[in-house]
Amino acid sequence: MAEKLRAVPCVKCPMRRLPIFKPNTAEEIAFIERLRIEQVGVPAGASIVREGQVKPPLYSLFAGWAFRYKTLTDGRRQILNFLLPGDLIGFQAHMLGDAAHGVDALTDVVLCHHARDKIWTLYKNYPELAFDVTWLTAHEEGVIDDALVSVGRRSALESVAMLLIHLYKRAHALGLTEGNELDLPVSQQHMADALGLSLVHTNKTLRRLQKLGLFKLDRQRFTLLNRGAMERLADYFEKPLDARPLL
Amino acid sequence: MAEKLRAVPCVKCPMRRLPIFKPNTAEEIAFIERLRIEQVGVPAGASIVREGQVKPPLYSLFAGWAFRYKTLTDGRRQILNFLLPGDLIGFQAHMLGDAAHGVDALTDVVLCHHARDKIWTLYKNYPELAFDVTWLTAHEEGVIDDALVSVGRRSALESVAMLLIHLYKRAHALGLTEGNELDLPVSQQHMADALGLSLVHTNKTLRRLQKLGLFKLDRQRFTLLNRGAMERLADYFEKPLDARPLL
DNA sequence: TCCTCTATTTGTCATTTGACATAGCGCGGG
DNA sequence: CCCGCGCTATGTCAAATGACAAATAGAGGA
Repeated sequence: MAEKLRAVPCVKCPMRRLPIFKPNTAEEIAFIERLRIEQVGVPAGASIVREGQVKPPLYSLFAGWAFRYKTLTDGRRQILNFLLPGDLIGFQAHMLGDAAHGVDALTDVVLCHHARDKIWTLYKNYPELAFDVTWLTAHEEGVIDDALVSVGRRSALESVAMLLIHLYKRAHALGLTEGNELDLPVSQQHMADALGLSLVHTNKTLRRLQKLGLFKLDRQRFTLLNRGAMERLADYFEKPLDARPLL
Repeated sequence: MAEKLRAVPCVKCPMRRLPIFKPNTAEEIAFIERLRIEQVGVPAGASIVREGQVKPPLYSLFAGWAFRYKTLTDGRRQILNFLLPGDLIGFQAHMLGDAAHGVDALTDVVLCHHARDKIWTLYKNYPELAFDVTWLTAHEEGVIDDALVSVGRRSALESVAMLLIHLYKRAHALGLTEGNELDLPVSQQHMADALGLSLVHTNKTLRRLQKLGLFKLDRQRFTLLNRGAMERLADYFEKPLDARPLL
């Protein structure tokens, strides 16, 4: 299910050119290059890390979309968050032992597979990078905090608006938008599972928002029509994202 | 609102004797001692960190209970999680700039106030401790993941069971239980805000669970009566907690 | 092209949860 | 000792959301 690829050298990593990512020194980049074992491709829909997998590999997402989730034994699924290029996969599990959550690919995906046993070297010899790892972990926690507020305290209408504006902003920072449009590889079932709603109610809520003229969503093509109204409805006003580290 | 205290030396920290905490070398403990500026007391109900506070102080919780929360502009509040002794406060904010969430004391609380500007020294000279900070951040993220599953996909009955068994286990690991009893300084309003439920519905759900004989809760005194049933209802079976780092 | 499969859409009805009103209870202050 | 206040408890009704059923619409394969 996973396919080895010819890897792009880290120095030439196109993501590093995006202003959203913090620059690294040449030496740091050289270390990151050594940290990486290989690049692998995973097709849309496939599993990247399974729930409960022991000592899962360490990845960072190079291209494509994925999501983290947990399921209850009777099958109910909660999507914890969506992963976009630059996000780490499996670090939480690396720290704690095994994977408390699963990760699936939403689109075809390219991963940088990192050497678990070099992480300790990273902490010992590259404190700046160690700091970056903590930063990313803390940042991820902040994203989930927001998700928890949505699921717990926002109405369905507000949650859906929140999710869409949030994904739009993240994708925009990565240069994945064209004008106010975006390819959103997220089905209504995924949105429902991320928001703790039923599929049907999610659908009806999406239609209601579109009837209000806030956005258009047709065959995974998302067009943001009234950003201000979206932000007000979601009660979500974020300062422009800070530059974030990239491993 | 915050009162300076005569500090307990870290080497004599009573928490370090608990098996739940990972031992540290003498040198590490000495550094942690230097990291700490002072111990401060905060009374029950007071604010420890305000939402949006810029560069909030760095604390670890030495004694008492607290909680993290976010509010929407119209006042709806979501409690993100509860904090018990050994938990860090304000690290996420330290990494990201300012506090995305507030922290309030549930009981009278004692905090170790750490020097923000020595964190970098920690990363540079004590990679093991840096690793520990990341571990704690990742662990916290895992706790919130679980909360998100509750709020999103569990029924009110299941969520309440989950919250109570979860707090019971954490308190137990810290030696805060007596037999199967525990002082639970959490009002029904707090539970409601943690679970995304209304106060009234939380109350009714609590009564229902008690009628089922799962536990007793009277004036903040919680007695666990049927642990197996609680775990099954909550669909929550956790391996005994791993030893965790202590700063 | 037709067929099949999956995702989306819509309607109807059931259930869960929330809102409001009100009462009881226990604790601390005068 | 009484009073006031915050937390808990309970009943009734309303609103939000879920469950089920069924139709439609695209997407990809034979």
